[in-house]
Amino acid sequence: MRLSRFFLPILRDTPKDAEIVSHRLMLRAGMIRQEAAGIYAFLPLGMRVLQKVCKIVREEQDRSGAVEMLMPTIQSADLWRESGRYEDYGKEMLRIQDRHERDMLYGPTNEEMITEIFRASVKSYKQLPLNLYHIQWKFRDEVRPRFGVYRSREFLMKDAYSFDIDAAGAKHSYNKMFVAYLRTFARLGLRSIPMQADTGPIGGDLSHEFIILASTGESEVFCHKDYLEFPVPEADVNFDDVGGLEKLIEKWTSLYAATSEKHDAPAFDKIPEARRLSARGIEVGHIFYFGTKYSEPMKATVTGPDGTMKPVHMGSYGIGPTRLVAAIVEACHDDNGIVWPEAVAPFHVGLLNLKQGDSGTDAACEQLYRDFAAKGIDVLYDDTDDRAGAKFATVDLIGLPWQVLVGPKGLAEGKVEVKRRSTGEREMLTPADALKKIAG
RNA sequence: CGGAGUGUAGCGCAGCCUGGUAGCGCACCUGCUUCGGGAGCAGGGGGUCGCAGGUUCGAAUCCUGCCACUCCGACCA
Repeated sequence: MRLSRFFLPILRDTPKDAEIVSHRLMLRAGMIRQEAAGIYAFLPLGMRVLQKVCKIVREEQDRSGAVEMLMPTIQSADLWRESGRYEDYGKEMLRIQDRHERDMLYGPTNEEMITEIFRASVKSYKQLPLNLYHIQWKFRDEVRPRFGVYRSREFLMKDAYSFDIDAAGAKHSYNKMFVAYLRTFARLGLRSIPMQADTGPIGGDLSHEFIILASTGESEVFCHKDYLEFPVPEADVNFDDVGGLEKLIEKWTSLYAATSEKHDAPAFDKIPEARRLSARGIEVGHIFYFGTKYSEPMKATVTGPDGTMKPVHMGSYGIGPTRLVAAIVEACHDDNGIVWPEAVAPFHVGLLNLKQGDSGTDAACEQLYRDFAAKGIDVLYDDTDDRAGAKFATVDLIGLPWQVLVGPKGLAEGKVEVKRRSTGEREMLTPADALKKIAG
């Protein structure tokens, strides 16, 4: 992509409403624009990151055996009257009426709808287990949206819903998602730590929040340092191995880990002091087993092996991709801007023509641009008339993992400069070597 | 929903108290000079001053109402 033909509205000044670093940087980098309180447009740079996040989320959901679908944003109020939540949900639910004055709502979540879809078609235990997921926009009319897309009213959400014949099956479904989440966040370049979470009125201990560590995170977290070194399950993990998965989850839940709300100071103090980690974190995922809370009132039953009808055991599993983009920025930035993990970077490399209009640099850039494209590398080619300094500042701000700086100075010796955004490391290489280093 | 604020050019702000031709910096356009870490000079474009009433010869400025947005708290992926 040539920057001259892209849409990258960089802001030099920080908008005053942006309080936290991810909000500031996302606005400055031209990733998002606020359209109303808690409602944001994703501009091209932001959309690229969002799509990469979704792609990884999707791949790991698929790997675990979940099946993608898409439910609508607008739902009928009748569905929510069945579960009793239409009255309970409160003002966070955006209620609307269509032209026939039928009560509708913009979905804040989808348990009711997925249960309706399930019960319409699934009648036998033989069709279980089943895990259906979708990635869709949701709306929760928060009293006070803030922090940009980190806590917005409209947000993208991956929701998976599992269906099993009994609690034991549901536990295995839960474990699958647990592993999928560990892998998802690791692939996004983040270290996530599963922490015991509140299960609300349902009770039980089957709920975990996945927290990533970031110095600017909003909640205080306490855990055993060993979590930072636990190996993340490999891509070839066998999701059908019930016992194997159970052991994995046991290990990942064996040590102390809690957010401040659930913090148990005496338990934390039992950890050897050198292994205690007290830090700040951001919640990026939440998994939950809720049994028959919806299947009973909504009559989502299947026939079991013994011929009797049983309500299915369900769980739901959320990841907020839009929040995740902000969380990644919180975790990955420095004074000059964003430092994208390679897996989600909007472009892999920024190619800077330091003297646009100079025949030598123009030709070298055009050649490199073609060479990167031929290797399938996403490159943003800054072919604008801006001065070198402005280009440096911009490419640092938008955080592309690699920078290739092409100027007359280097070219005089047949070299271009390759800079790694994350470390600041630079080296002078021939264009061919630069290509090899970055594209492999 | 309680408390506190702010609305003036794309962004950041001054002007308002004490009414009198709407300003500054950045960004944008033109030209010249520059050109490896957000250039300099000169010229230029862009505003129903959040909206609606009211007071006044005259309102960005004073009064009333409304709307939007932000911050603190409670709530939350």
